[in-house]
Amino acid sequence: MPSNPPEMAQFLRKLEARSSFRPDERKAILQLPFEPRQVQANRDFVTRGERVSHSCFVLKGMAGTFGQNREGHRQITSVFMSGDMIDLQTVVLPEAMSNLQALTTTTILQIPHSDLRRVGHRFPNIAEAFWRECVLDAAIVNEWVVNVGRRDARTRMAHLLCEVACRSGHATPENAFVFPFPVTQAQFADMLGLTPVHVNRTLKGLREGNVVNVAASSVEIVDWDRLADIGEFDAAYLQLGSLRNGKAPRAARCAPPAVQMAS
Amino acid sequence: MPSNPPEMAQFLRKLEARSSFRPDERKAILQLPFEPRQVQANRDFVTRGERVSHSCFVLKGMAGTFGQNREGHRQITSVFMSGDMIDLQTVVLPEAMSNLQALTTTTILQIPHSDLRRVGHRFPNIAEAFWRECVLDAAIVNEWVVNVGRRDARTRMAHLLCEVACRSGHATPENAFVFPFPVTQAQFADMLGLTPVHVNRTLKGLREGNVVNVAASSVEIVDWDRLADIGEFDAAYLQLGSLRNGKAPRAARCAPPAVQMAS
DNA sequence: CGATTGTTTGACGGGTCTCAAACTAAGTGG
DNA sequence: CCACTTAGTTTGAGACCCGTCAAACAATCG
Repeated sequence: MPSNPPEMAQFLRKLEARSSFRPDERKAILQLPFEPRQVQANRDFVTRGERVSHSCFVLKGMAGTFGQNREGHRQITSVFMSGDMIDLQTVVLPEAMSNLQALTTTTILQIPHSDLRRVGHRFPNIAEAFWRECVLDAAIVNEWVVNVGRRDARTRMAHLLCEVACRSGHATPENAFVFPFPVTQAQFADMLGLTPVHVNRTLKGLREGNVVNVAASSVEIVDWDRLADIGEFDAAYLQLGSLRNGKAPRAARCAPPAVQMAS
Repeated sequence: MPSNPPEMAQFLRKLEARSSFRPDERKAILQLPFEPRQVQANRDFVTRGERVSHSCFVLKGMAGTFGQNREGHRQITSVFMSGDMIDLQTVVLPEAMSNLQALTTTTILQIPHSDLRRVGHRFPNIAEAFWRECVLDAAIVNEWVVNVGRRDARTRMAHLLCEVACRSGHATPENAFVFPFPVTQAQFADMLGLTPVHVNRTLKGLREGNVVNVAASSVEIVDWDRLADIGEFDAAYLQLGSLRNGKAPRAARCAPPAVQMAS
């Protein structure tokens, strides 16, 4: 089991967006061991009910959790992209509560629960950061319930695109930008609780309105302000760095938070 | 701030359904201070974005979190009943991520974050139990996404009724039973992402099928097996031990759907 | 007993699904 | 380099589930 810093640095950076650590805590995180693993697109790598002994960090690619109804129709309940920890919650609840699937060819790093527990016990502040990370993921799922429950297809789609743009860290103050989003329309439909056919039509509508261009593997935002307006998007629930500490503006005109990926 | 054991015993019992404690840990939980508070039906008692300094435990009644779209249509994203801790997550993320509302007249106990943190730091095992509780709540929200995203009104409603029956601890091995569910059809609609009118019609369908009778303040399950079948309900995600009220919740009637890979 | 809130029912319209087929892009083997 | 295959996208026509609007009915309460 190789223990190379550079990969865990990405994990640390993610955590530090919402938590702060002392030097020794940082070091402990950077020294976490991991096992890289490649998963092909559309392949499940964790099954519901399975007992897992490690958590998965997305190094590259995209993955998601999903449930399905009796007819086998899927509903993706959360997506994770490069830099996200997928199932930190299995540290305290090792039974997987839903299936995990790679949406595209994905490289994940498996970090043993035993090691996560160890640093958590040694540094309560780190355990708290882990807990916080789970809470933040839950906030996103909460928003998804509102999205599929109370917004029509167009609004719903715009909202999700805004979320992904912000989370991927590619949203910029400029009005137009491009970011990778390598999912098929069928997968997109499963995130939105729609059929692929209707996703296609709705995408067409947004494209013809010169709002956004969703291609096979990337999204071109043509008019961010309109997209955020259509999607009724308020990034507060993402708790991204820039608007932390109090005064989250209520009707925050959905400006994309300038996420500074110190790269 | 009174510090009387009997109320916290309910909290402890809830935690012990999924975590186990040493005697001194139990004692620390039982001695948590709290401030009782009564909230009228349909009253918000926490607003999104607000910074809170305590977590809310439901002693009696029913409460929920909700979001809303631009037109003001609500989507309830989770419900909490007697014995549930509503927002334990604010311990690590004090900014409320969604509004909290009492669905009926509700008595809550406010437990200061400072005290929750204190016992969490002193007993890492308790902190872990808190974390686990948040994870379990998140699992329920996950299931709600599937529910509103991929199930039709009838199925969706049956599923939610099953969930509430199990969580409230009133589900029994018998086929028929009654449990309190004091919500209006409009509130029920907001949980399901439907309109009140359609909720009414769907309830009628279930009633005429001799499956379940939903009255103003309670639900009479006529045929649990059919209800669970209609709702495609599998209680696994609730992670209820067999410890709840001394009675095992009804075993899942539907086998988890077969997972099929995209072929 | 009137006022208010919640439930029930009907008629109608629309957003989304289903089914089906054509089209495009990408990969595979000859 | 070309048939062939396969996965994904696009478009159309029709059906249906659910939403909207409206009004009557029932229950609760001061």
